[in-house]
Amino acid sequence: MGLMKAAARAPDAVLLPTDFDSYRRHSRLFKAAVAELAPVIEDRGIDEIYIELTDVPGAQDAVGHDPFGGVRALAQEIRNNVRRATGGLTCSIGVTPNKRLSKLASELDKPDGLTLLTHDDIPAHIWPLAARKVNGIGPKAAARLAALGLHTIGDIAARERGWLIEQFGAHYGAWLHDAAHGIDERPVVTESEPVSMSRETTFERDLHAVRDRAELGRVFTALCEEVASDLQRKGYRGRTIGIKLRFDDFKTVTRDLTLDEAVADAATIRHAAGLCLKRVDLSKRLRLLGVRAGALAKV
DNA sequence: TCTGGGGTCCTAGGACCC
DNA sequence: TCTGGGGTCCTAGGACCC
Repeated sequence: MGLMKAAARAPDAVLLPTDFDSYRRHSRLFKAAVAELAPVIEDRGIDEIYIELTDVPGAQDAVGHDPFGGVRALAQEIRNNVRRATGGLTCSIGVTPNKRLSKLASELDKPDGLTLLTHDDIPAHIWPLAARKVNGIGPKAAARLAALGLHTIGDIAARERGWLIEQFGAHYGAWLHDAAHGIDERPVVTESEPVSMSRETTFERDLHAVRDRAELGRVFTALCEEVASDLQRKGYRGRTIGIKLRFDDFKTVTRDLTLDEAVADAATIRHAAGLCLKRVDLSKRLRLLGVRAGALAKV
């Protein structure tokens, strides 16, 4: 249940503020604890990773009658290490032949679980799941699938590849087919270059471009400074500077501008972002303002 | 999920070039 | 000036993810 809905239903509940520094600190502890045992890790955000276990010593060993005893013990060890390093945080692990199946498997036994799946387990354990569970099938795709009578992953798997391509296009159709059959050749990617860096803020009350001009201007400049300092701290410059606005009706627009050369200083970013802002109709009140640097180049 | 912040990737049209 | 094919870049929006 979403927080706001919960708060509405439980008026006496105490809502604690978010503590993002603490989350980040625990995120680092969690990843470091995993890395001690299995160093090949793909970062998927603050609380999620893919781990390549193939070459970890012992992962391929059978234990007694259990052909997967070795990897099972290893996953258990990882969970123990995370709990110890983070002062008690649990985690769920899915051990499977690929990333998509692992993601699905990790959710089968949610808090504090361990699920092992082979390709042969797909019909019994994956196909009954709602299509929406697949990473890459969001609310829109799920609704389109449902309109075609496809509700579970198995429903998708039962359709022919060609039919899915007819309905969803060459790219997404083929992807749906592969995903439903547990086919996923993506490697675990341990390093990647950032594509963009951005800062955005939602106002406590919707602001008007004219009436709240001074406040908007201050926030706008501050966001540009934050983007600039993020770029500088991480050693990047951006050649495309953009803005994002969300109006009181939740309609969101973006504008961007590609410069002749990549930049990282707040004044230049502010100037480019200002030019972007001039291209937007500002008659509606604003609830969000963001600044973004893209087309990044390493300094 | 009535909605915070930070991302990635895809699509599509238009400009511009050969 | 028009026709035609093909490529890249820029811009805007949208879907999706944690």
